[in-house]
Amino acid sequence: MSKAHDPVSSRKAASQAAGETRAALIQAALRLFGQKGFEGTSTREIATAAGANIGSIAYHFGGKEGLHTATADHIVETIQVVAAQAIGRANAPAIDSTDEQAARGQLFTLLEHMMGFFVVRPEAGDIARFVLREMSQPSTALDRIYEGVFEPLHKRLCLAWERVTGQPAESETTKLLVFTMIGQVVYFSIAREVVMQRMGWNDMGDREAAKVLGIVRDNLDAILTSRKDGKP
Amino acid sequence: MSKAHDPVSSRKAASQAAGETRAALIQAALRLFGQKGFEGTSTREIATAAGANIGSIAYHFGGKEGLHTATADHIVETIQVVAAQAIGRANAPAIDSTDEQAARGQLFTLLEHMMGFFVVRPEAGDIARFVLREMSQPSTALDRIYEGVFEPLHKRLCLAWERVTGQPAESETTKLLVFTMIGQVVYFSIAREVVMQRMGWNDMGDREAAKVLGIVRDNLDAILTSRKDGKP
DNA sequence: GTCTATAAACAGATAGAC
DNA sequence: GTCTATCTGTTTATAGAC
Repeated sequence: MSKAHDPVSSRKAASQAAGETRAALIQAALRLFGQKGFEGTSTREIATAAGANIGSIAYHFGGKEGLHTATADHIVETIQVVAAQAIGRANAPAIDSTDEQAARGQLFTLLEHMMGFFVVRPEAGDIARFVLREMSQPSTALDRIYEGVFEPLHKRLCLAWERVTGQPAESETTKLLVFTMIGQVVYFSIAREVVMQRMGWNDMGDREAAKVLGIVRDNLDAILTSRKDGKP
Repeated sequence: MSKAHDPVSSRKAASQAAGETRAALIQAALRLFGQKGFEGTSTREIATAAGANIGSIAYHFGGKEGLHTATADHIVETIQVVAAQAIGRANAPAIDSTDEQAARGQLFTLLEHMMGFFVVRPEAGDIARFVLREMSQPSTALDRIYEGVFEPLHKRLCLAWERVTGQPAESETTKLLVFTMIGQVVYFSIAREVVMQRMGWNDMGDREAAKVLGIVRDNLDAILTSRKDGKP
């Protein structure tokens, strides 16, 4: 048995399938880079956490830096998939009701999905921490995430905002308002531990997330209403 | 006077005054820890940036970890001074007008000072980045900052909130609402680079800060109004 | 593809001269 | 108080066995 040069059939039972080690390394890197930072994490640590060896990082990514950018690309892909679903659902009811009412529902749905993503998905916390660290120290990894995730998502939200308030999507005011909405949501992801301590919460599960979402949703409603009536 | 063991009078001209090296080290550590993280920064780097040598870190702080906690303490002291001034000014007009109107002005003033601190003070960006990094990786440094700055400031804001809306300061809703206000402000400090890129700004000076403050202030106004009238 | 051994660079801590 | 030299451990990267 066992052709020596067939990588799949000749693999011994203990070996992982093609790409599995690669994926495990990215997963471990995402978590550790997020928790301890790029320089704060050693390749040995990542390899151990991924159940692989140190050499595999050089083999799959060329080195530590290659693993870093590969992790950034993985984040972009992950969020693009989630965002596409969220936008798809947010757009769904827009076919029936055409105007401001539907657009407001769209904003609420997008907000809800953002909030849900940061709480429910186990990867989300790691992603938020990773991106956050990149922000303090501009890198090529951040550029990829900005172009792949940040800018398109922000533009999408600005567009929905325009449909509610009538204010042009690319106006300074609209762009800043959308940032304040994003800021509210991501803050609970960033300052998770501090918030939990102050609130007396033991963890941040569905119940807590729902409570936060309710508050942010009410805020959005109040801001939209004031922008609609007070300053058309 | 002038005993050989008087550390002040016997100091030669080229030497720095007492505590000057110490202060320079803390200042450099604050910036570098914020930018590159604790593990990402070497003691040699800090010493060079401070115009000192590596040995001085061991002498003044016992080691790298000692410098870390000393930096956290410096942050607590800095913010406590600034916060005391801000609260002092916010309280000033409260003597004349007794009720909700004055309390609302107090909240606005506190918000304005927070925003101003994050933009005007050169240290503020470094402080925000430092604290942010600590948040992702709970440490004793974060505990000091939480107890010395975070909790007292949050409680103070909740109290002001109660005076405007009537909702109890320590209720779940009030505490979360205050977090959403803080989140809006700090987000512009955290995501500074990303915001500037999206806004097409070259830097974040007084003009830009005023624009952001105006938006956040309007948001606060809209939220307070909705909480006052809609849900008493 | 996976894993080990090793090399070259760099980390923080320390002892002691000045 | 300041600065240099040095010790010890750890880092990433690499070459090569399997």
